[in-house]
Amino acid sequence: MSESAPRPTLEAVAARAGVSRATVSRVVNGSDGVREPLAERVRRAVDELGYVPNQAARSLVTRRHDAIAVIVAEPETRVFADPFFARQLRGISKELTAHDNQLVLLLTEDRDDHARVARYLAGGHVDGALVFSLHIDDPLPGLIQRAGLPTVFGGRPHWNGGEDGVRYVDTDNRGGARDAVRHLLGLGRRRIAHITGALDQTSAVDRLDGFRDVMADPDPALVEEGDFTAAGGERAMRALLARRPDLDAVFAGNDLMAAGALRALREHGRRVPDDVAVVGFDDMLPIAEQTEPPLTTVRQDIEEMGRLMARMLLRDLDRGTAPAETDGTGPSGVVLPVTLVRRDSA
Amino acid sequence: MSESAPRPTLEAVAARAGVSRATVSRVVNGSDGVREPLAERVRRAVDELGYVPNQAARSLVTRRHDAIAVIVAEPETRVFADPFFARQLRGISKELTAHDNQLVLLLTEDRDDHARVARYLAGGHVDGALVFSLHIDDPLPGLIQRAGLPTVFGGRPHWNGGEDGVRYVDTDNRGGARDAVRHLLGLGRRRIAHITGALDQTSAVDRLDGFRDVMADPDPALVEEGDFTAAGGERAMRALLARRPDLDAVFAGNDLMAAGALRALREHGRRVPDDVAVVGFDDMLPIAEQTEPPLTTVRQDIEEMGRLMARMLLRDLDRGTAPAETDGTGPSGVVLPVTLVRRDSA
DNA sequence: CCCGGCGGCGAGAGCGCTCTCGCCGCGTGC
DNA sequence: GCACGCGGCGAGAGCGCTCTCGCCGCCGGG
Repeated sequence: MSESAPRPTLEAVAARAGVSRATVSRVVNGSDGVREPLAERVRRAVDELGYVPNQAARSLVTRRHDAIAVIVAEPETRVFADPFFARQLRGISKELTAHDNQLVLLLTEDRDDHARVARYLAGGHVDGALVFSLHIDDPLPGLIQRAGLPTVFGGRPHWNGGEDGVRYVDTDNRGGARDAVRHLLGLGRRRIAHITGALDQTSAVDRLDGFRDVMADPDPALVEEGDFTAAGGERAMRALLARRPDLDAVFAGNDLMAAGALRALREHGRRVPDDVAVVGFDDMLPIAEQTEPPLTTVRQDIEEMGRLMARMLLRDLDRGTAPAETDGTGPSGVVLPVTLVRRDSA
Repeated sequence: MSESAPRPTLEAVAARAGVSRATVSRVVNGSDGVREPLAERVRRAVDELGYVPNQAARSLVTRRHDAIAVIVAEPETRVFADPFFARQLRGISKELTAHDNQLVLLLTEDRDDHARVARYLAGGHVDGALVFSLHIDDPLPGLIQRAGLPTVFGGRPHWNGGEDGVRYVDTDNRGGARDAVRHLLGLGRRRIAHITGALDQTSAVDRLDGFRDVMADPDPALVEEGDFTAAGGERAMRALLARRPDLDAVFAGNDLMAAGALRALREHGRRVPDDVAVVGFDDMLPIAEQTEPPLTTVRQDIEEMGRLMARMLLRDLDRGTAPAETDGTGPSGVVLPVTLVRRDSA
């Protein structure tokens, strides 16, 4: 049992079908130029023997692996605290398997891992990379760029301005923030506060920018930096209430912080949404539905984001041309739309 | 740039160091039998050229891939609704990278995917598999067994009784349930209800068994089947309240259902923990901390579970012997301990 | 009827590595 | 001092595949 029969080779199939290896190869790889009766004989031999091509041998000559790396830089545990990651992976996985590509997952935690990842990528095991790098000081993007691998980023990378043609897929963080704040204005709120995410991440910065777009010249006392965690949101909310007890709405940079803010508000006897309206961001389930009251928030389609990243990368690979250049056929970055989901908190 | 220099081969390193390919191979693979001055010369040549072995060529002859597949069967979206999956992956990833193995992720959703997975595994791209299969009717375990690949399951598989030597890592669901119920008894509660998980999953069955262990002969009216979701927990709680308005405690099969139960209890004006004490299972963060009140629950070390699965598989691979047999060096299955985390709900 | 062209197929080289085998040079024992 | 043994290293085969090249047979045109 453990000593299973040796896997059949191309040679074996060729022998059984009475043809040459080359012909079997042609049939297996679906190239034309094999006449029907012969092709059929080969196909029969293939299933009779249960032949499956040896990918290692194939890669050795084609220099393709039909595998892409998904690299998740995770200096903090944030990524794992929420289900984002899983959803994105799911989207990526769907798209990759639809194109017969494998997904090699690389999770990095500290600087040591970076070297390992760089080595792996340089080792030419994969045809491309999908990278989630959150923080501004992350050396990973640079390392990957140097490895010369076609790459698509999840979320707009920080140094986007510097290099051109960096491929990425992002959420419309700024537009979503504008929607959220406009919604609050529409409810008649005027003293609207904002709890930002960790400002070393572009998503947090973009959401803050969106807030500012609508609020024009917001009172600085109405902006407090959080860190994307519930505890951080709670702390920020308390600080805001201390400074501006008369605030009547708050736009939190994500749902986790909104949940924290909700607790602080409850603690201070503020009713939501009557006294203070709250809007979150992400529509992170089940959190957003489980808060008291359920959260009005900005929904992003995480799975679609993953799918799009994969699609973008595969297209670059197919084109086989300089991936680091925009060639007019597609934008360097794609920004996905968001939608406001109204629940009870605002 | 896109046309990067061709990667140096063993041959090139050998030429530069003035030795044969075989010698370079020996040095690179750390086998002894190369004297120091020579070995040093080879090492220098390796870094000067930036040589990285071609894994495809190596696999072709060694028949090892130093890669294992992680297969997540996910007929429903449950796995993605909670952060379990990510944590397990993290544990697996850590252990694998520590042993220079790659992680190939296969997400399956429907039956079509099964064929694809089976084909992939049969294709001999990986040395082993780690499988998360939740449901009782899942054909995946059978397919994998047939592929003859060394495999370790996450969670006790259903047909464990049938086949012997199936390797798995599980949480002490039954013991944890006992701890939870005993805790409630210790608080003086007597009319303790249980909301089960989906009973086609061993974890749900085991937790129910633990509940029964302690409650001896529980009133059937105090047991209601849920489905591991918050909505299901809410529904189940309502049913329980309708049947037994006098219940004074509830042990929910997981934290999500506990959160749902909390809502139903609030809706019915029951105070927690004063009127009804609630205990969950999993210690799923941030949910368990964010409920009102924060949840007393049974914590399992998810990351450790992943790590252990990987370790078990790698050991089986190293031994290189019949993976499907217990050989006395280790148990076929390992069950991880749990701990009760006291918060405010009980 | 003959020749050129073209399409279908086979032969063979070679991808980059590992590993066996055998050679050579040194040290040791008698 | 000579034979023998052993350890260090090189030569070469071969893993399973792809792909180029050239051969051969068939068809059409002159």
